[in-house]
Amino acid sequence: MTIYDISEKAGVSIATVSRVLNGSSNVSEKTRKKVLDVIDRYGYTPNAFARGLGLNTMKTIGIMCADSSDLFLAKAIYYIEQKLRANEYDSILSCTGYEHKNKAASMNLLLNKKVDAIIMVGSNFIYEEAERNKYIADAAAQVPVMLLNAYVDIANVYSIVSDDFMSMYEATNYLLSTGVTDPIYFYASTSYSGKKKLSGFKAAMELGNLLDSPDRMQFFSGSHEDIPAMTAQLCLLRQKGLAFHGVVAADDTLAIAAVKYAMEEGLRIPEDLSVIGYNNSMLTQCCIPELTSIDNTLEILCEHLIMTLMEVFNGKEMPKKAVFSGQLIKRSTTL
Amino acid sequence: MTIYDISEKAGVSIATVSRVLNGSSNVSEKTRKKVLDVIDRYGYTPNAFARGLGLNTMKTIGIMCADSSDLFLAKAIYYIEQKLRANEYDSILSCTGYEHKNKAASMNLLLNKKVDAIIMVGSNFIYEEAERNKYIADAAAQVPVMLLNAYVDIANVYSIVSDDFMSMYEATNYLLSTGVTDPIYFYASTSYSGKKKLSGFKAAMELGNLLDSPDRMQFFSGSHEDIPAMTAQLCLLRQKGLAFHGVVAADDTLAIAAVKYAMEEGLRIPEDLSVIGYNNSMLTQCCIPELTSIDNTLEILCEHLIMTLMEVFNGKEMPKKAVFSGQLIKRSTTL
DNA sequence: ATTAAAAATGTAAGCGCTTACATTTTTGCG
DNA sequence: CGCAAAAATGTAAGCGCTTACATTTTTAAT
Repeated sequence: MTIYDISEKAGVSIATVSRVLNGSSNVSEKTRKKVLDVIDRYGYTPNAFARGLGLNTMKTIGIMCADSSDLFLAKAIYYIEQKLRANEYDSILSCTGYEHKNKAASMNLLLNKKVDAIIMVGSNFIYEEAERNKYIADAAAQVPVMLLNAYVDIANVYSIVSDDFMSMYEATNYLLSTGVTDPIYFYASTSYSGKKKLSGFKAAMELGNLLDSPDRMQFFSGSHEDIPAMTAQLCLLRQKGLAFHGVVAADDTLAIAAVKYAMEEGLRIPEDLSVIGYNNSMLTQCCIPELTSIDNTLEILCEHLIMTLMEVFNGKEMPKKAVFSGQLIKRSTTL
Repeated sequence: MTIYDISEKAGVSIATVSRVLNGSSNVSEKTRKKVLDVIDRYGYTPNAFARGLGLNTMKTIGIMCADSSDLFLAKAIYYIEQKLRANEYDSILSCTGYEHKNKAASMNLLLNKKVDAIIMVGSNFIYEEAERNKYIADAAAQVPVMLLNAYVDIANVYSIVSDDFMSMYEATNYLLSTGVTDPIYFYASTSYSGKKKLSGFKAAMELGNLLDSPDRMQFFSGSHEDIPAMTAQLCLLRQKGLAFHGVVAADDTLAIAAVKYAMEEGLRIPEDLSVIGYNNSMLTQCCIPELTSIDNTLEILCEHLIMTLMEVFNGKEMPKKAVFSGQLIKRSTTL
């Protein structure tokens, strides 16, 4: 059933059918109804390819992320998909993995599908060395590129970020204010937002002259889901003689590992060990006591991201970067 | 840069260009190279819409799921996306939510985008009443429909399921074999696989004549992530006087709630309370002791699903239903 | 009633590709 | 070398839609 069939049955031209399909105002009420009736009776749906070919868009957005099953990224994707759909856009998903190799290739696949924009979820798409970010610039030359929780200064790329530096700074300060003087920072990512968080921690510690040992910044290099290994690393740290009564974690998963560490070592939380997580995920509810964490208002970020994108589509000039502050959710792993 | 530009610069016809692009064998090595060189130099990528219009496919699969941020569904989507990409297909994601309303509409949106198949992830797309599943039959009339962890007998729909009945039956039997005689079953979904699991539990209990009270089947009706509410429900159950020394949970999240319940009530695990979860997610690592759970070999299911789909595309006759058995992963919440 | 402007409708030319079919070139064998 | 078959290449007709432009119809002011 094509537009020709409909036009014939309705006794009008294909242009007229196309017009009622696209809600053009230049159609008399009478013919509009006539066409709609025919469509109704015979059940026509436009051919998306032909339409795409004519309009040069299929209202589809490419979403890139490292791992769609990561707790945080999955939530982000969920929100983004919702908001896109509300704006009548579909989303093509592409998971690139954490390895730094096939990002450009992934992006090209999306671009070849003629997506109208690309949304990069998470901060591990940005390289230190500017020239390696060329693939982003190349994409941005074709369609708007949106970054969630990452920033890079390239034309036609827009960033929506949470203020990770400030969040971590405040979280650390809060921990210090409860009397902890020797916390460690536990992190697993050195991406854009990873760096911001780390700086936040450092800034707070340096303020109090508390940063005595580089060991206080504990980097975990294992799998993002390997909680036992994370716990083991903390146990080892203690065995090596580093004393700490607080853990500031860059992710709730790492924080849960800290809670387990405490349980294994027989430490009371928060009396003997305070723990602060990040992302305020469901993991905060998984332990006793429940986890203090930082909520980065992800849904708001996503909402703003999509809103910005729609405005860009409308040709409106939009800020290249929007920063949203997070919120410390105090629960029971801190005093 | 279109195929015309390339053909002109290479001094051949557009048909020839198209042929080298599609790897047709009817091209001499010399001209193939010539065309490839030009493409290389000028950087041409085919227009996906025009291609789609000609071939009537864009190698895109629609994925439907209730909530892409659910731990289990997110993993499934991740695997599916991976395997699809390995087969040079892209995936369009559509999250429908758990409400039973706009599934058909969602499906039509995907169909209108001319996806080559639809994959429904999770079992809450199947209705009891056969006539409500008409929207699936309608879709299946157009493209193959794949169901992950659900089954319905409709032409052109293929099911890949884990043997939830047997898994739960064995899990329950195992629990009983450790000496627990009064477990409760804790569940939150009455979908296809939800029912299977419940039957598995019941079967094992009835075998031992242990199913004394309907209260032993505890349905949780709150949000899928509201662990505190789950915990509260168990506490309440105990206050109401129902004794239980084991919890068989239909999902790791519910199992975590049971672990928290034990901690709050001061019960030792597994001595005073045994807990078995389901899905073997990362949550099993989040508590101490670590959670005994059922692994439903999700990656294998997904692999098989995509394999089946590809065979269907190739016109091969495939079984309408493939069942994979799960595996009880014994950890420390059971004796 | 006349007529210019506005509204509705129709015509046809793309959009960039694939592919059946036609034509030309190459191959290999008598 | 001649010729038929095979291989390579070209021509052109779609695929189903949008839309600029042309044409017809309606509206409304004189």
